[in-house]
Amino acid sequence: MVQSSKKIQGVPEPTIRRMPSYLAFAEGLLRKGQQFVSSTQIANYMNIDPTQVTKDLSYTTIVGKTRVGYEVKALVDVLSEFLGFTIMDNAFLVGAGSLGSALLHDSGLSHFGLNIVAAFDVNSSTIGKKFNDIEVFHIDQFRDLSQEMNVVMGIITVPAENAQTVADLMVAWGIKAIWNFTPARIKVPEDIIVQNTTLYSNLAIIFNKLHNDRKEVL
Amino acid sequence: MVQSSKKIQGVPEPTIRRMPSYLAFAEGLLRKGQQFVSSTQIANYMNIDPTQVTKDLSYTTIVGKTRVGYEVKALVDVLSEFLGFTIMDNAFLVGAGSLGSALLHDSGLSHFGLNIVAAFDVNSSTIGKKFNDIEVFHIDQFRDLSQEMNVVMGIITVPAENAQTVADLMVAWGIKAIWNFTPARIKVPEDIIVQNTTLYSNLAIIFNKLHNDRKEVL
DNA sequence: TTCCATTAAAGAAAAATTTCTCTAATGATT
DNA sequence: AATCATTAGAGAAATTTTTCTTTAATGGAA
Repeated sequence: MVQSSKKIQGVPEPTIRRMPSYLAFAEGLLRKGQQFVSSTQIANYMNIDPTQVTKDLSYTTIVGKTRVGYEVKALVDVLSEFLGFTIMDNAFLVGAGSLGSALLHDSGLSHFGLNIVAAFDVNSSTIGKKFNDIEVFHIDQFRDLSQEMNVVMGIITVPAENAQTVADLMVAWGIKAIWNFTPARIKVPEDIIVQNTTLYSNLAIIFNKLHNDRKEVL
Repeated sequence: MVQSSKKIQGVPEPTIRRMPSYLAFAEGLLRKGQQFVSSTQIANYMNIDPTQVTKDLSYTTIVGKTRVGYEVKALVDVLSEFLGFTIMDNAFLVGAGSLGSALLHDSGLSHFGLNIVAAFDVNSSTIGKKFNDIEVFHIDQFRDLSQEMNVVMGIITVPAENAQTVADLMVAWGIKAIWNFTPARIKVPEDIIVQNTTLYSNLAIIFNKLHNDRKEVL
């Protein structure tokens, strides 16, 4: 079988997943005024192996000093830059329902390099409303607005059964990356980046552990 | 180094992550009236290897029929059950800010076995409000309400720097599992289940691919 | 009925990721 | 100044996860 999204020997995804936590930790230390942080200290905080930390950080440009560690300020800068949180990308969100409007409210996203410029829906009761200064338009206006604004990312927060339709629409109007919050798996051309984020998967993982513990206590 | 959360030879996490998508697919087929589905068909939908599907499903009780596949209805039932979506668990949410209130609005969660019974915050402007019929209390009332209600899960949606404080509080009042939406890593006793869900990690993965593509076009 | 194509399932092989081991460097202590 | 303890970093080993291979079963076509 042909692999659909071949990794071009990039940074391992688990590494990228850990980095925002390194960043959060470093930001905390910066606030506290700590100047240096060792890989051991970061590892303790993360509950992982110290060598994992140095390996992860070796993908960035930062270098640590023996017996001292990494400079906290530099770590914050390097990680923010590396994770793409310093570049602003414009995004459209489709599906201004419960989860969608939630994301619109989350001004945190704008601190991490994501600028949602408009939202779309088919539900007439939400169209015309504004969440956090982001207006909700009818999906039919998607085409016109795509051309006006420089939008690279599409966020899908519609019901799972409509995910593919929305994805097709996004691809048709030139979107480069899709952040899919539905459990549905969408089909798109090879060059489109897709990130599936299913909150319910995380829930399933918790339940699995929780309900297992109930059965076999050991 | 001692592994903090030793897996007791359970189901691989990547498997559990894929299952909600299998479920969504099966539910779609059920709506369309399809009776059987082959591992090949599921694999096509998921863009993964068919043997991955059979291996994943082998962790459940379902067995497929040669040359026919899995019964769709049974698949839906078995997966819902397996993922813990049929058992209702009560949860508290702490931090009714942008992301927190978003989750409160997401009635989807209740369809997946999670019942958020109350929310807490320190911000007086949100206290007393109701989102989706869930009331926001002052964090000081956490103790009293924990005892009244049978709450097994705590959801943390406060700013990263307050995550540990909230986690300590949850542990103190008998919560079994914590769903942590902050990039901060919290320290809890061994027997407490922690699931970290950092939206910004997913964002970082997209940016990584997106910005890399901009540089090295190949 | 007989054969064929398709399928689930089990086990082996490969790939990816994490952990372990070792080395060199250097700030702190004596 | 000399020694020691701690650290980053590189590479090897182990583990985990995915993919490949093989086998057995069986519904449908000839």
